[in-house]
Amino acid sequence: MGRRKIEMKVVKDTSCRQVTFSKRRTGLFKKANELATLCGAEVAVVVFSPGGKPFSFGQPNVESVADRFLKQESKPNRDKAAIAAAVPSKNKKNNAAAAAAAAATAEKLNQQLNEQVKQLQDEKKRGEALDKEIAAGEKAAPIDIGDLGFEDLKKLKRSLEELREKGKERVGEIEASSTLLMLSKDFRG
Amino acid sequence: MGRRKIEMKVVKDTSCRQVTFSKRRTGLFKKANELATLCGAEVAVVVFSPGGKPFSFGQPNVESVADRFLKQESKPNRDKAAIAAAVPSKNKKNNAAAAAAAAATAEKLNQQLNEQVKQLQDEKKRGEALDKEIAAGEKAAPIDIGDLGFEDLKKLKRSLEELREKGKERVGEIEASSTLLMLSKDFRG
DNA sequence: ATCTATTAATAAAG
DNA sequence: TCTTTATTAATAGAT
Repeated sequence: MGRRKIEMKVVKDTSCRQVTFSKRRTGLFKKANELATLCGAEVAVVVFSPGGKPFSFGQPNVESVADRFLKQESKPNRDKAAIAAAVPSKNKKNNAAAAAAAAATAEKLNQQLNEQVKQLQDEKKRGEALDKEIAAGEKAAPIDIGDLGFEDLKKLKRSLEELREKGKERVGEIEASSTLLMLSKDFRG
Repeated sequence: MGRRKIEMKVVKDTSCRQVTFSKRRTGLFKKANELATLCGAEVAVVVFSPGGKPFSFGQPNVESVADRFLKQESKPNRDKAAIAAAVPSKNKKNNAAAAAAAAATAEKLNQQLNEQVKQLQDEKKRGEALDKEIAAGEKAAPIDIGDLGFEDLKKLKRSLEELREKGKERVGEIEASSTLLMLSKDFRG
């Protein structure tokens, strides 16, 4: 959205890159503020410039939002354990109370399964995006260290780090799906 | 930037607000990604919807950026110091031993990089294979447990377990690639 | 830092 | 929720 369309890759010229960083950081924080204002959402944005200088925006503040997010990261395993404990095994004699609990759990499981299926349906798109990044990585990948610039290495490194994270998320989702399905099998089976 | 200019205050209508939240969250993450890509910046964005659901974007990932910010770390300086210590500087008088060691290390790194590049070139194919399996999983994925037969569940469970294993392998490879590239970055940087 | 030609985001509607 | 479209908003390049 300027005089020209620009390629989505690292801006080579240092001066231009700094100008772009400054403009876009401002724009990003403005967008974050608008999202928080219009929707009553909590938002935290942290940016480190290429030079390593920190910038942040937070509504109501970075720390509270970051803490809330970081804390709930360990929650999924707890959920899995809770579900495993709640679902009656085929080998147990179920009394009336257990049956009631099972019915309630089935409903929860169903809802969660629906969510998991949605996430799975997003996998293909995400996978395609991943492939594009991989293709980009291949293109940038040098065979000889001697031919490699520092920027090239940083770029490749960043794309691999991103791949790693995406891959982890992906495995996490698949594991969650498997777990839920195994549980549902126990419940019905 | 729509059919009308909107006031910058909380959108009253719940339905509209949710739509706005969804669109602008997407836009915010896109902007964050562009900033990271164009400028080589590290970026983390965390958003909690009005309903309390968490969404996040991170380059390279939310946790590292958040931790770095919360600790006010200065990673680049640390890296530079470590690199400066490890790599023979032009300004230093390099003795023969140091030069030989550097050459040997360069050769090892070069070999490793070559292997990693090969593996990367295999990623795309493997990704496509995974996507196909995921697509198959989507097709088989049930929405309502009540509508599912036991055989269907077993089948789905098997395909998900298979996916999980494949996914784990993939993450392992990606992690190995990242590690080696980080090493190569340190060596040259 | 300011300007403006263009592109990009998105509000409203379907 | 997805798509389309009219409009506003962001910004790339220039000054």
